[in-house]
Amino acid sequence: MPEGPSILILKEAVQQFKGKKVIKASCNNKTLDANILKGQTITDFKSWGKHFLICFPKFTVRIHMMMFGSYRINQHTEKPPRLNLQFEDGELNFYAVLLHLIEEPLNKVYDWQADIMSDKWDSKKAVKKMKAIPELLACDALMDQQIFSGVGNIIKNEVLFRIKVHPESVVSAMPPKKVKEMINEAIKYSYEFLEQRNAGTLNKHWKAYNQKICPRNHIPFRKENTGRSHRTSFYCEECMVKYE
DNA sequence: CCCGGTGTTACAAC
DNA sequence: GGTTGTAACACCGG
Repeated sequence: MPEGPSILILKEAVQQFKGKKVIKASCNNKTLDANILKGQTITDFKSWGKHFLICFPKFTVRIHMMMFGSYRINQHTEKPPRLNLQFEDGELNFYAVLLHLIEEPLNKVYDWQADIMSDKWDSKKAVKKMKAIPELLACDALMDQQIFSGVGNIIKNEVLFRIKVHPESVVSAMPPKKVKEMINEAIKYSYEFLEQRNAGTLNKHWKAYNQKICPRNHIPFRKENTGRSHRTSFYCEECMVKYE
């Protein structure tokens, strides 16, 4: 479920509940007191990267799907939901998600210009943020939610392969044009991801993520844990340039 | 002793 | 057994 584009799909899917009043709510752990939601009207659904936001007049419920979060709309699974919201004419269930109550104004909490799928996205700001981190690696830059909010490990791998940049490249050693290309491809692929996920063809279009052979020159991909977070990168030593 | 940074571990579901 | 991801710790140096 969880990279940025999947959250947009979720946001789209729940629009029927916008403006609707929660008549009953429950949460099966202590991370959120669901009682406060009862009788509240949902003013909007928003997203910031991988964060899904249910907005109420005086607060917001933040939902993070982590790796295995799921949801059902007007349905439920056998397992008790982490969060259940009941409406006059439907219900919303979330499973294995992380919940958090935001009481501050969202504009204070979120830099909308850092959200790759927002129309407020600002490429120049991303360049600035990357320049401020010495020795920043390309794989870490893309995974940094303060810079590329919404990018996850799949998008990271696909972007780096498409622009032919080795994941452990030092961003400051990349030509400015290449850095711009990385940013542009992150946006472009994220929208492709969205289309392909909607079409049910996401993994058919993977060129690097989870792949064994480089489709450009047919030699085996390296599969290594890279960067500060040690997330898996699939890369080809022949066609992907390591800037350092 | 606290603070920020780093690194490890835990947890989620299938 | 591996992972579309963070959060919570422990630990360390200053």
